[in-house]
Amino acid sequence: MTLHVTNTLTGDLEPFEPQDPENVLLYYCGLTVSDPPHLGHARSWVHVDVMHRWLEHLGYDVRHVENFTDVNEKIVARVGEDDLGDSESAVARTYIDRTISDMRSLNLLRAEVYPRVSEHVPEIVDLVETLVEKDYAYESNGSVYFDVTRFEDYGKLSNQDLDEIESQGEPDERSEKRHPADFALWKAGGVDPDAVEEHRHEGVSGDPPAGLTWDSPWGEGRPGWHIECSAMSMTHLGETLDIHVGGRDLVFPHHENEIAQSEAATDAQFANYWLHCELFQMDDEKMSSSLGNFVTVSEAVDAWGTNALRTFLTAGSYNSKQLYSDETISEARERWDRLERAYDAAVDAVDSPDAATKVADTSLRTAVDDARDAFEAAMNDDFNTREAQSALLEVATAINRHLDAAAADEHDDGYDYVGLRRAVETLEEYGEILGLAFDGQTTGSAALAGDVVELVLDVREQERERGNYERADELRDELEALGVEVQDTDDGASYRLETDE
RNA sequence: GCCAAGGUGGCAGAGUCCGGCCGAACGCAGCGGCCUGCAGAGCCGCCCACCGCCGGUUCAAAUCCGGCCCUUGGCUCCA
Repeated sequence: MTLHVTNTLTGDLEPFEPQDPENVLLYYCGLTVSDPPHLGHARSWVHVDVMHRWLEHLGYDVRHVENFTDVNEKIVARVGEDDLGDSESAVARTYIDRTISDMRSLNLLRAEVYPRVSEHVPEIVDLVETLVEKDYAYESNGSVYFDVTRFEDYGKLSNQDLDEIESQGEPDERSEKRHPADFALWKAGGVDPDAVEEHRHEGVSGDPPAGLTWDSPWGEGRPGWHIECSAMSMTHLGETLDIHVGGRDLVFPHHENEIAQSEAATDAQFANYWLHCELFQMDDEKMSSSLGNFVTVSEAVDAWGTNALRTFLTAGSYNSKQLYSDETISEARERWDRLERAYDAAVDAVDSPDAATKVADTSLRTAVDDARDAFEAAMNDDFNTREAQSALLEVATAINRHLDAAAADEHDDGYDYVGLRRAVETLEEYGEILGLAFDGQTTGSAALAGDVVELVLDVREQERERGNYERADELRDELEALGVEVQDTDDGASYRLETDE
């Protein structure tokens, strides 16, 4: 059973074979740091993170590069706003810091490098020069454009026909271009003040700042939008990537242009596998920075906790659209809660004196083995995280069943130590692939503030013994209000803290 | 207009590449039962889908082919 992935370039599900059988070169088209990251970004990050984890699980060394676009008129448009910073690079810096801290809160594996455009201008200039030398690009009024008609395969990713493509870029560029579809590799001068003005938020006054510029063989200017990814990925990962991941909304023109400029420059395939993350759907429109209908990552983490949020973000395949709504997110939380409760119960049972190595529950053990197989198969099938989740939930069901049967005292020989251990390990091991952490302090006895809760539960237990249920229920409600979920069982009350993290 | 993806139960969402095991997974919601002082959690059982529409291929189609309708994304910044 080998990993298969859907390649946008071919439209097919293909067996995954990296160039080097031991290494995977993974590039993720990162974000433009002009707004706080939102859940849509988080969805892509988490899916890329799961890919990264799964590839490592399969034994590959993953060289994962993820860029920050820190040169952009939208960033310039934020200068002076609130306390974001007083220059393009300061604003970018603020948002990069914020982004990295959001990434941490989502339990993402670190990429090997997070390159920035501003630090790769020499590489960009080199690349543009190469394209000019090879006659794939031409200079016009100090700007340089890529000549799409020179690149035979133009449109191969997005299936575009040159004649159908409308003009790209800002209006004033258009007269400088030979073909409407030609795109800027290098833009003369500073940021276009109109473009900056267009992106400024209401209430921000003053003259638009200048933004950064760099020297080049064509004079002072700024890099075009698409060239950065080519330059950065080639700098850090070489001419041919194994996997290039990005949002579906970037297929055209961004990724198409990346292919054109990269392959024209190197005569080598730019990326062997193009994977595209689908977008969030909210009430008939996508979630995006430009539409302003987004939930920021930090709000979401605060509201739902990392585990529930990751359960939500992996509740669909990376390449299918996902509905964002209060219902869908709380359903995900239910799933996570179910997993966690089963995990906690299994851990408690394994640690209890009633667990015995001589007890063997075959149905528990086969259910766990089946779930393991199902998880592996799901992940190998184009990173099908939803199926993977359901495999984990099958483990939860198997645990609960076994616990129930054992408690039913029909055969009072106790818990299947080996089977439960296996179940616990499975949840930990595969949960980790999805970035779900069961090691929280939410379990019974040893929990944070646990002693106090235990004390209250002791008091409550005494009230119950006296038949004073009203008071007992009050205590339970009060604990509930504090985020402590109480569960009465045959062995006394247990609890879990509802706040994740 | 052009390109791309998709339309599966009350919701959500797998399955469609390799047709039969799919009268359709997992979860949520709903119903009944067990357990419980009650509640929650859990367990057992059940209800709800002829898989957008029409036609075709086949012994057999949610899965293949053709047409149509609709939705979403892209063609302007965007994960």
